Amino acid sequence: MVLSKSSHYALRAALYIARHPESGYVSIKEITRELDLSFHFTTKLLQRLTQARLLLSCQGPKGGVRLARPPKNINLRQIVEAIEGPELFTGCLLGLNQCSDDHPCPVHRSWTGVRQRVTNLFEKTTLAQLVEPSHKNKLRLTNLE
Amino acid sequence: MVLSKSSHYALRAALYIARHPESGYVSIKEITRELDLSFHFTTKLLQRLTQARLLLSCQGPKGGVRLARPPKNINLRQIVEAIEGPELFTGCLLGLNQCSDDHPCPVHRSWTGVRQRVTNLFEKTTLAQLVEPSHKNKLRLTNLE
DNA sequence: TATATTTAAGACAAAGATGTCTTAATTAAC
DNA sequence: GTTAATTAAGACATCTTTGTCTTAAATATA
Ligand code: FES
Ligand code: FES
Repeated sequence: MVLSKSSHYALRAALYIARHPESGYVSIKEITRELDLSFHFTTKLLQRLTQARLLLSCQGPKGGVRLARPPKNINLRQIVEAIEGPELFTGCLLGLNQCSDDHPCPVHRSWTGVRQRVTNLFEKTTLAQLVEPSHKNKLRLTNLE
Repeated sequence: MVLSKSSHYALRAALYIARHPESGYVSIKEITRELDLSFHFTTKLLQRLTQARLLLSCQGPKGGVRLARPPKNINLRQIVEAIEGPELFTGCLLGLNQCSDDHPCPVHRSWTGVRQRVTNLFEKTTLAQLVEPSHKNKLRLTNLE
C-alpha cells in the first residue's frame, strides 16, 4: 500500500475542490456526496489540510472549504505529508528506524534512487496540472460501477 | 507507507536466511533473536513464504527454514506479494477500485510510469544481489542504537 | 521408543486505522 | 436577534494489523 486510505480520500477531495472556482467555498457535504466518502471522516481529514494551511475553511451557510492558494502552488507531497507524514519520502524500505548513507541497509542504494523519482512525482505534480482541461479525459475520481 | 510492517519483517528475515549456507536450515528462533523480531509473529510470516514456495521448512531439532531455491531466483516482489498481495504493483494511487488506461484517474499516467520503476526495482533485485560480498558495507538489518 | 526441539496453527489481546454519532462553535440570511 | 447551515471537536464503534500465548504436529537424537 503506497498511500493510506486517508491519503486517498484527501487527495480525491483536494482534486474535487481544485475543480471549483477559486473564489468560492465548497461544502464538505457536496464533496463527500459526489465522491462517495464518509462525511465525518473526510471532514477531519480536510481539517488537517486546513491546519496545514493548504485549505481555508468557513463555517455557516455558504461555508465550506477552498484552496488556500492557487492550485499551481499546491503539490501532492504537501497533501500526503499533511495526512500521513513524511515517511514515504524519507523512510527505509525495510522499515529500519533510520535511512542514511552512513548506515545503509542492503536495499538503500536502489531504493533511494527510486524513492527520489516517487518524491519528484509528488512534488512536481500540482493540483493545477491535474485539473487542467487537457486532462478532461482523466476526470475520474470515483470507483467504477 | 510503501510496505507494511509485515513486509519489512519478511524481507529482513529473508535476507538473514539468504546469508546462510544454502544447504542448512536456519531456526526462526535465531532469526528473530538476531533481528529483534517477535518470534510467533515472524513464524507466521515465514509460513506464508513457505506456502508461497519461497522457503522450505522442517520441524524438529536442526529444523528451521531455508530458501527453496538459489537466492538469485528469488526477488523482492515475490516476497512482498506473498505477504501483502499485488496492490503495490497494480493499484491506483488514489485508491480507486480499478487502475486501467481505459478509465484513468487524473494521476494515472504519471503514476504508472513511476510505479513501473518501483516494480522493476522489486523484480530485478534478488536476494543473491543483496547478500553478495560487494555489499558487505550494507549488512545492516536491524535498527540503530 | 522417549525426549527434546522445532515449526504449524489457532485463540486471543493490543494497537492503530477507519468510520459513525453527538454536541459545540461559527456565520450567513432573514 | 433568530434561525438554519456548516465546520470543529470529541466520544465511541468497528475493522485491520500487529503482537502474544497455548497447544498440536513433526522430527532428530539418544
Ligand atoms: S537504510 Fe534502508 S533504504 Fe535507506
Ligand atoms: S487509475 Fe489511478 S493510477 Fe491508474
